[in-house]
Amino acid sequence: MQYWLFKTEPDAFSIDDLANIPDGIEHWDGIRNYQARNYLRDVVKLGDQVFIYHSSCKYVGIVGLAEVVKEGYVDHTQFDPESKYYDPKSTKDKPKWMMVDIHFKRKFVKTLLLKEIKTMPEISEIGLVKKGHRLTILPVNQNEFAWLLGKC
DNA sequence: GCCAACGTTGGC
DNA sequence: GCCAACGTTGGC
Repeated sequence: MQYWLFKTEPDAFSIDDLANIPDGIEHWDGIRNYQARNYLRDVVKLGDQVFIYHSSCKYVGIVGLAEVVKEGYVDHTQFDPESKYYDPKSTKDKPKWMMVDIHFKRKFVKTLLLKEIKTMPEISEIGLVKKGHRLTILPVNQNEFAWLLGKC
């Protein structure tokens, strides 16, 4: 079992959007970064727990919890010229980009703000607060996960 | 909107 | 393979 943090811009897709899907399952498409892709392809497994994180918004932080219900498979939006995630260099023989499906578990009563997370000495080494943490999919270790969940 | 910190691209 | 230019991310 592994733990992750998936970033999303709530203006585009928020925790509420995820919660409002009837079966609560959504494919996490549009990841166009090789390191994040490698995680999705090789490391993210069924049952892994995922913090949902809102970025580029008023209340930046962790907003809820989801679970991986389908492991890495081909992200179809890379072949769709109409999609903003279209990648003309990708072919169906050799798809470049992957995605996983996640299932909504719960939304936290209160957003665990980045500002607050930065003040927690217990998890000062978390990837999220390190310099240059631009990955949209970040691994979270078990201690960090348990600690943060305990704050929600 | 600004800007730091990356990641990607492409000419050589 | 190097590296400058460019594009993107994301907090503020």
